[in-house]
Amino acid sequence: MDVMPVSDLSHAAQNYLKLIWSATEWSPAPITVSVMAERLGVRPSTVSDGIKKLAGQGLVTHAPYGSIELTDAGRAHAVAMVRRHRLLETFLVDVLGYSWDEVHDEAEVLEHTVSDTLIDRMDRKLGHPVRDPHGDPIPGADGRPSMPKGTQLSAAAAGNTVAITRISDADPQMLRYFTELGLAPDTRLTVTEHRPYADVTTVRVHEPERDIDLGASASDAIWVVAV
Amino acid sequence: MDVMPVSDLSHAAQNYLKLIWSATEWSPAPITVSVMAERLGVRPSTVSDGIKKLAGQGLVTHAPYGSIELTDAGRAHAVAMVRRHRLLETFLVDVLGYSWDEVHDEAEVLEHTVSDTLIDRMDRKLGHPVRDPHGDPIPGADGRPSMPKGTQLSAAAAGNTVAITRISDADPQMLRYFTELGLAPDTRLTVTEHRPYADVTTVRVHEPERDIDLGASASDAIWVVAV
DNA sequence: CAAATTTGTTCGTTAAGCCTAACATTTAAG
DNA sequence: CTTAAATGTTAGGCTTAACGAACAAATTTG
Ligand SMILES: [Mn+2]
Ligand SMILES: [Mn+2]
Ligand SMILES: [Mn+2]
Ligand SMILES: [Mn+2]
Repeated sequence: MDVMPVSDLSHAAQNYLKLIWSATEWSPAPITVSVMAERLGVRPSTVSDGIKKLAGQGLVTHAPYGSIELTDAGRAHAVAMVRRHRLLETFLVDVLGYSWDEVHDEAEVLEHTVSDTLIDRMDRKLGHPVRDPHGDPIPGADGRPSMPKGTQLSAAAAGNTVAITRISDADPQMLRYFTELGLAPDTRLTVTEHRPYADVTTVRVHEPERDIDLGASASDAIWVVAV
Repeated sequence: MDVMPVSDLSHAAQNYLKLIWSATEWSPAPITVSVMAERLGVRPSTVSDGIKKLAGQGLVTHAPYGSIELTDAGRAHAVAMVRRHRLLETFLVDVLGYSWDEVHDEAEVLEHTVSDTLIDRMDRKLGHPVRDPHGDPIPGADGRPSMPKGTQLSAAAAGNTVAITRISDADPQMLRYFTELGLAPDTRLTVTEHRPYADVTTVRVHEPERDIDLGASASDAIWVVAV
C-alpha cells in the first residue's frame, strides 16, 4: 500500500487532516464535525461530506455519527502538514521579519503550495528548528512528532513557578496583547492566584517584576510547564 | 472603477493574464489561443472559454476569432503577477540557494498564494532587485514594467560583440546546459558566424576564451544587447 | 423516560475549470 | 478562386468543494 505524497491531496483534505491531528495535540478529546466546521469556516454538511471522503481514502476511520480518528496514513499526512505550517511560520519570523501574530494566516495558505524541496531548504537555512514562534514543536522530516508537554495556565496550581511553552496562535489580536505584556515562549512566571468567579488568573513576571491579570481566554491560550 | 486585487482572480485567470503579457514582452506579435493552450498544458477549448470570461470581466478585449489584447486593468494584474513571479525566483536563488533551473516551476505555483505583504518583505530583503536570475526585468511595486531591450542571439549580426541580457527560463535542462557552458546574464561574447542550413550559431566567449556552437533552440533562448 | 434540542448526515444544486466532440471561421495551398 | 488545413468556438459532461433544506441520530432537559 503506497502512501501518496501530501501534494496529491486537495487543500481541503490537507486542512482536515491537520486540524484533526492538532485537536488532540494538547488535549485528548477527539474533534467533532461541528468544531471542525467552525474552525474551517464551512458548514457542517461540508465537513461531513469531506470526512466521508477521507474515510474512503483510508485516511480516517469514521462511521456515521461516530468519532473521527486518523489512520496511520492519515496521521503521516497530518504531521507532514503541521511540519510545513510551523516551518513556514518560523521562516517568516526569522528570515523575513514577520511578527508572530502575522504568520499564521500566511502559513495556512502557503503550507499547501510549497514544495518538499522548499521546505527542506527553509529547514536547513533555519538550522532545523524544533519550535515555531508560538512555541509549538516542529515535527521532524522523518515524520516523528515531538510530543509536547504542558498544561493550560488556567489549570496551573497557584504558587507554582512555571515557564511558558506555547501560546495558541489562533487569535492574532491576543498575540499582540501578549507582546505588549512581554509574554512569549520561555517567559517564566509565578502563578499568584485564580479567582474563580471573576475568571481571572494573576501571575507575577520578572524583569521587570510585575503582576498581570489574565482573563479566561488568555489563560487558556497559554501553556506552561513546571521549571 | 475599482481595480480588484490580484488575489480576487482565479489562479487560471492570473496565469492567462501573465502569459498574455509575457508574450509581447520580447516580441510584438500578440498571442493566440492555441499557443496559450500549449504553454499552459490545457486544451484550446479551455483557453477559449477562459478568454471569454476574462473579456466579460473587462480584463482583455476579444471578439470571437479576433486577437487577444489586455485592457489597462488586465495589464495591471498581469504586471503584478510578473513581479510576483520574478521576485519569487530571485528570492529562491539568492536566499534559499536554489539554482536558476529549479525556480520557475516553484514560482509558477507560489505566485498565486503569497500575500502582498510577503512580496514586499522579499523585495526589501533582496534590496529591491531589478532583474531575476534569468535576466528578466522585475516590474516595480508601482506596477511600472521596466522595458527590456535586446534581440535573440540567433538574430544578432555576425561580428558583433554583445552581452547576454536574458535567457528564457522555459526549459530547465537547457539552463543546466548553459550553466555548464558558463553562459549567464551579463556574459559577454562575440558572434562569430551563423551557419544557416546547419542552424548553428558560433560565438566566442572570454575567460576562458572558447568557441561555442549553439543550435537554433539555444540561440533563440538567449537575448543579447550590443555593448 | 419522553420531549426538546443539538449534532450529524444525505441529497440536490451551483460555480469553476477542465475535457471531448462537433461545428464555425480563418488562413494557406493548389 | 476554390478547396483543404489549421485555428478557434460552442455545447454537453465530469469532478470538486462548497451550500441549504430535509432528515436522522444522539444528547440534554424537564
Ligand atoms: Mn491550510
Ligand atoms: Mn504556530
Ligand atoms: Mn520564470
Ligand atoms: Mn502560475
